[in-house]
Amino acid sequence: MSGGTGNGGGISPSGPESGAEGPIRTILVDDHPLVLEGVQSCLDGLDGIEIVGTASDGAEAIDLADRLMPDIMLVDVNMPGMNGLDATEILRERHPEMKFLILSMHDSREYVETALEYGASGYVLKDGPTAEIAAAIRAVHAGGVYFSARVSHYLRHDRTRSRSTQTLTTREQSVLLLVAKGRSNKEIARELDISIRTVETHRKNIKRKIGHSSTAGLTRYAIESGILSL
Amino acid sequence: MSGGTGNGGGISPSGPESGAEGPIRTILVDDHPLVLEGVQSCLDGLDGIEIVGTASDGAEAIDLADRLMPDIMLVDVNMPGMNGLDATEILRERHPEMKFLILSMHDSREYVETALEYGASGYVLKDGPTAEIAAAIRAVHAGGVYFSARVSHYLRHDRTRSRSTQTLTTREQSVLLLVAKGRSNKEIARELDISIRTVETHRKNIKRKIGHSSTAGLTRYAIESGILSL
DNA sequence: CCAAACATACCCACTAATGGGTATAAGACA
DNA sequence: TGTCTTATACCCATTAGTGGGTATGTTTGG
Repeated sequence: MSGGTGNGGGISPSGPESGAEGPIRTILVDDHPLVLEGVQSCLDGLDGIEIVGTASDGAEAIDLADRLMPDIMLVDVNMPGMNGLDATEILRERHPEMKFLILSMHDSREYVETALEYGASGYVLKDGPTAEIAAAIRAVHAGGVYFSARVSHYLRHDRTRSRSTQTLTTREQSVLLLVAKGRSNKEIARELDISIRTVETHRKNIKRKIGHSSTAGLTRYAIESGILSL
Repeated sequence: MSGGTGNGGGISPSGPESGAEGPIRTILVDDHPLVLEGVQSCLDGLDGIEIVGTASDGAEAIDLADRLMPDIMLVDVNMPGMNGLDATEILRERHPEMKFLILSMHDSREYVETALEYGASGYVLKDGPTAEIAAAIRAVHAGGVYFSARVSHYLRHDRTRSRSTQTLTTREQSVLLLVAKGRSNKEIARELDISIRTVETHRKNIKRKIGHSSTAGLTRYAIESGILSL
């Protein structure tokens, strides 16, 4: 997948090269050290892109972005503590000129749509070619949007659609993922640092939205919707 | 997590340093270019470990390993085409001196146990500190085993369990299908005209054979093995 | 005949999960 | 201000499921 502007891969309107005086200052946010290493390795030495910092959760990302004022934040979604989307939303309000690119392994509609709703200008899958990340950074920096090919078809829908009752919230998706992984409510509560009663309530809310309450049904839904990959 | 021998992190019995004449020749197998980059970046320049090749699926891994005869294969599990475990099993039979280390984002018991059954000598989680990978490679090369802390507690089970007990009987498959469809044990008993106690016993037997007892795990297995199609 | 596999079924003790609700706090928006 | 959404948390009653076992009957193959 060659990726890049107009090449079937990403969606990225060609626009004027804006702010091309210096490198694109980029902050990486991911709780997986391997991914941080991988991205840094890919972007090292590339003309025009400079990694100015890395963070491993949302709160750290916010601190760093406030201080360093990057052009682009390359943000993972699921992280312990504050997740990437919440951090995106907060930073987007504080710094409207800052651009946010989601780097995720999740290719489901829900993840993509939620990212859009939180103000991301792009969504790149982790399992794509490494060159795609640079292309996405450049496209978003140039004022465009960038979506990996495998998720770009989700964009046929009206992008201003409000969160429908069928869309699981970020938290609900987190709970659903752990359910589908076989965790008990008790374990989920411990992992997310909430009460087991809260887990049960999230399950009820999930049931209301997708119609399944059995663990088998939830598991199937998680797989079907891409929240969990086999 | 400093990782390494006996440091609470991994489990790795100290043994004699075997074959220490040259670097530990390692092949990386992962369909995520970012992960390959990240691992290579971590291991580059490290004394004693040499990456001699990379592959992005099981078949490619087998070709490469047959040609290059590495000491260690660092293998992801879920990949398109032939998965990492099947490749591990095949290579382990062909080259008994070769060691296999699973690099995975999955921290569930099922994944760890299955990896053991396929002959892996270690299991490292992708979200751990990058230094852990080198530690794991060294431990396994030295004749030991290495498991990331978060999965090491799964090792209480008998590791010599053979895969031949894995085949489900017809009845067990019937029960499994209905479990995966979301039926309660009571409903399954009614549908199959048996006692609920019998259903429970079948579930126990299924658990013994495939290692899952949670409904989510059973559901996933049913989908993976084709008993239920989405 | 004996052993193994399979299907069936039971006991016990305990934990887990579901369905019916209720409630509060915070944030966003009209 | 009022409403909606989200996240959190609780109560109650009940059913469901798990892990430790034990056992019997039937069939098949050596």
